[in-house]
Amino acid sequence: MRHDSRLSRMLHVLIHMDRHEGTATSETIAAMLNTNPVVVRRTMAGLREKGYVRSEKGHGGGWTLGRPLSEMTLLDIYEAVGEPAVFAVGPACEQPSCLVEQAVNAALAEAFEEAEKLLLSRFGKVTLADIARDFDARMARHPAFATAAGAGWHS
Amino acid sequence: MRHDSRLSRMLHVLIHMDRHEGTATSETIAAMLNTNPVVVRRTMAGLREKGYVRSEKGHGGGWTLGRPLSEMTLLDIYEAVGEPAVFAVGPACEQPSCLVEQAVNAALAEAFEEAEKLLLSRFGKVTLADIARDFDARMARHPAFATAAGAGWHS
DNA sequence: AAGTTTGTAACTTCTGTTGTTGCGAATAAG
DNA sequence: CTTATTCGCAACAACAGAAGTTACAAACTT
Repeated sequence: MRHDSRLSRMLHVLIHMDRHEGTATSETIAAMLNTNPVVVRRTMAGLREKGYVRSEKGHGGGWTLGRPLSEMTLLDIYEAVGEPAVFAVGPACEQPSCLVEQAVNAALAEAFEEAEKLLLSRFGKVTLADIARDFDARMARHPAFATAAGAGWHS
Repeated sequence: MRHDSRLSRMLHVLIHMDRHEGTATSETIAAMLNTNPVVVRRTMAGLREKGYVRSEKGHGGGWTLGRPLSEMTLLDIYEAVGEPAVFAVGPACEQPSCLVEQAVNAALAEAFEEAEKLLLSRFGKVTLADIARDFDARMARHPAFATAAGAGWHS
């Protein structure tokens, strides 16, 4: 099953925005993500509602960060993109009348809830600043990319 | 994103088969799952390869359990249906050249791997006999269903 | 030989993300 | 105030993967 890449994409964008001076247009961001400006606006609308980014229309407009990366966790962004379903596997029926199926669903639900709890709890502990620091470490190990990467927008 | 219900369905079928005397045809099973005999054969083919069920062609043929429920775990069945992707959320690109994206992917991968490890480890500890026991407990609490449920095939 | 049942390929349907087009609204520049 | 830029949003098309369907061959029972 093809997976949802919105969380991943938004993390990517936010860190770039932090390293980039001024505003970034949907077009610029779309080029970086290899996608379409409309998809960028659609996805970032959720982040704007929560105040993680701001948008300005017209000349010189575009997107800016609404708060520092140290004040955004993976969980925040996961929630801002609409809390998409975490699991690609699930029950055949939500409210089965069959008692066997009820027992199966209960066993699966228990396992999935535990895993989801762990995942989201971990998401809550990782800030975007942590990821940006890891990016810095990676750049230090790859000096060839340093100039281009440090300059701002790139894919 | 719509999820994969093969694991859930196979657990459902296997427990019914355990409580059912003799063989069950794909048609009977399909009726119970509200689906199609071909879908049943397709999905159960994986279980047959691992020996969890056997199939016989012709008159009086159909499906039978290949071993007791106490010797099948959720993990076994998960693997037998093809180890479908657990998560519906994931990276936009598997091998990104962008170092920011690499750092994002690494952070997400770490969290997802941990959650998947927990999930599968739990799957490995739950046998189908455990679920069947839970079914028995549910039936004891719902005496109205006891006759129909105990008789064998039902939805 | 006839009837039942699985095995499998090929195709369609369904659902949700992603991609695209088009146009309106807001803002800045000249 | 006119024009260029940029977001906002609705509507629709493309795509991917699971599920459903059709058709027919193969194997087995009686």
